[in-house]
Amino acid sequence: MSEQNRAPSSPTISEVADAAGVGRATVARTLGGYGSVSGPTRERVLRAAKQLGYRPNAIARSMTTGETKTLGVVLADVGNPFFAGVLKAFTDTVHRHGYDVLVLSTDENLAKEADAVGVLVDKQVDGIVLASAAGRDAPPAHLELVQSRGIPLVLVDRLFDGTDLDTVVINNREAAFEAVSELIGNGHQRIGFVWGPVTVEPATGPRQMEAIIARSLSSDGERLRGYLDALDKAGIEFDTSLVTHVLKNEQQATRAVLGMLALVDPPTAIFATESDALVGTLLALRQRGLTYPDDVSLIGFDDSSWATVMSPPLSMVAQPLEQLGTVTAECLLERIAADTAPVATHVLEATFVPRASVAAPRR
Amino acid sequence: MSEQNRAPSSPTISEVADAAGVGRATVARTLGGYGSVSGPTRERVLRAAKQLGYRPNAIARSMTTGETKTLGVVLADVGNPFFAGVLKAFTDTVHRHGYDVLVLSTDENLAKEADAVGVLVDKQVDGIVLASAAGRDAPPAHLELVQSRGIPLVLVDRLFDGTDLDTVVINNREAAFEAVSELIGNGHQRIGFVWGPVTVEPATGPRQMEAIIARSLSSDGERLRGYLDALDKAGIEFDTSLVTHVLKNEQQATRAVLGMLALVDPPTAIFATESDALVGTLLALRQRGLTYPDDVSLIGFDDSSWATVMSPPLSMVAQPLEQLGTVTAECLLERIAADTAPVATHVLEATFVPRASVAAPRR
DNA sequence: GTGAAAGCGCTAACAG
DNA sequence: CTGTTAGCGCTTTCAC
Repeated sequence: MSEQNRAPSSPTISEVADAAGVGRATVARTLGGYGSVSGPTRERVLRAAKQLGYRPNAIARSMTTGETKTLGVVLADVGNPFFAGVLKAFTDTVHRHGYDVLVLSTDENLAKEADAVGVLVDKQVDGIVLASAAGRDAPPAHLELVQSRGIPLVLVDRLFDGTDLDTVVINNREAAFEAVSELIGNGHQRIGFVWGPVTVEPATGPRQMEAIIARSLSSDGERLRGYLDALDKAGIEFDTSLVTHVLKNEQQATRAVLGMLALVDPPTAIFATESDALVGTLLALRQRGLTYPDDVSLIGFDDSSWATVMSPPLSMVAQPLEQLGTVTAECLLERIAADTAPVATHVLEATFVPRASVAAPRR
Repeated sequence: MSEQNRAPSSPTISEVADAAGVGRATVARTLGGYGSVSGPTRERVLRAAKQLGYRPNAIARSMTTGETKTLGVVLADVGNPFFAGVLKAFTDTVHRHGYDVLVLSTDENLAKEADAVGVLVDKQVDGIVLASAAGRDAPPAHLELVQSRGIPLVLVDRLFDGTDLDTVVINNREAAFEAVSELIGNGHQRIGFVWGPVTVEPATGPRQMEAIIARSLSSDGERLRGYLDALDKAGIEFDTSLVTHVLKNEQQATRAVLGMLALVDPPTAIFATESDALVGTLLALRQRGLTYPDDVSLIGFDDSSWATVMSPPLSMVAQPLEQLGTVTAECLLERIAADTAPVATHVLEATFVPRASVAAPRR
């Protein structure tokens, strides 16, 4: 009541020192819990600090220590369940080690990504996690900025060819292979692949496909490779018209699938490599009055609880979101603690979750 | 090649000044784009800066300016699609104004929330957004910490009674009223409410219910009020056994719904107030071999694309996630720019999306 | 065991 | 128009 118009600024270490009748250094020692301070002095300092509601200014501390206890995460979109899930596990893990995280979204835009990395460098973060929007054969220039500043960096979800960076990914190729093989094992020969790497000039054969893959996100490319592997192993001929290369949103997926379904020899099964692709595919089926698995068998990527309540439940490839987050965190923390470990690529395992969206083709 | 062992440290403003043969201040002026600098000098500074790859140290800048250009967001769980969606819109908006965001999760734990807020205060963020885990009648102590430091604060999704804080919420009560009325309008009298406020002693009547609501999250309480309103308006008697008060996860929702379904007079319709509650409900129906809307009508909360591809598609209450994020951002930015606007509570509108999960009750 | 003092990199006020 | 100077709040030698 008598404190009206209290200055909205925090007490500094000097004020605490004055209040306790000691020097700044003594306060720092007491509160920092290092060096040695006599019992009574200690008491007085503690009391004065509590009294004033003292809280150390982390910015000032960073200024002298050179560490911010802040990590940066750069990803496509926090709103995407995949990234949101990875981020959750990541933040939880690093938080236990005293770090907080600055999250920046790029919307898969390389310029925004460069900006984001720049901001993190400027803000002196102690480490950076990046899910880059750049093609696997084109590690972007901002990586060098980070390295030249000696900031620990871990790549997640998407790797680069020919660079020497800590990376955490999943076995996309094998996972896709398994899923598509499941379809083939059920007798399917015409299998649609929804969401290959985005490109304006679709390949006419597996050979050109490799060129496209080299330029694309590693996650996209690897899933496509797995698809190609499975086809190849079964001796099924590759057909470009069964692979979409459109912009990644539901509407585009729906359009693309509608296109496939209109082919003279339409797919009897579809492998959707991401959540939105799957939704777009389901929408296309509905639009055509088709059901799964009767008319078309379905396997999706990125399992989530709704796949479970669909009727019939959807067979899915499940990515270990939580593990991706924790392994990335551990990898980065280790690199921060001691830059000694050899650079490594951690490949986590996706798991195929069979449910009821796959059956033998109609005819 | 000759740069092996390059020092992993950033050039400072002094180094640029030396390289350009001018004083530090001139460099600051040139790069900061304030004050005035002569053409040629400007040139030299710019060249030197680019040459050395100079980047201003944001920590040092914050030290003198007192602003960090960083905002803090404290919410239950980044992995939750609701919060992830709000966060995305929020970060996008503030980013356009030069701010980055530190994201902390509380898992609905008040102690973690206090920690999180403390960290943000210590890190000198320029503003804070909080979706508090505290009951609406019990604004937590850390709010005062924030205010005593003069840090702009905006509450989101959950409000407090009797405090004077900027707040952004949706019209939960009206939205729930509308949804439940829809059910009643279709002839339902026994309507289950999945996920009321968590409590160990369920109310035996509407009166005690009010006491429970006063202690709970405002979002939970308001939705329950809307349900009660609708029942009341239709003259339907309240039945405690149709309202769950369990921990918020799928399994608990399933168990609770299974319990309701086993009543002598089971519900013919269910209103699920959150995404996981809905999934849990669907799982319970399946377990009992029941279908919707034939056996039980369904309305969920938090619309998302999968509700669209369910068969039949689910009727849902859609929250304006994006708007929640942007309005929260604008509100906070305004408060930061000028602390003049009167404190306000922004109530955004949820919209009922009718699809095909509601029908008349069986008998 | 304790205080004084230097310095982190930057901005801003003040001379020149 | 430009250089010098004084801090921001903290940690960290270094004497006492």
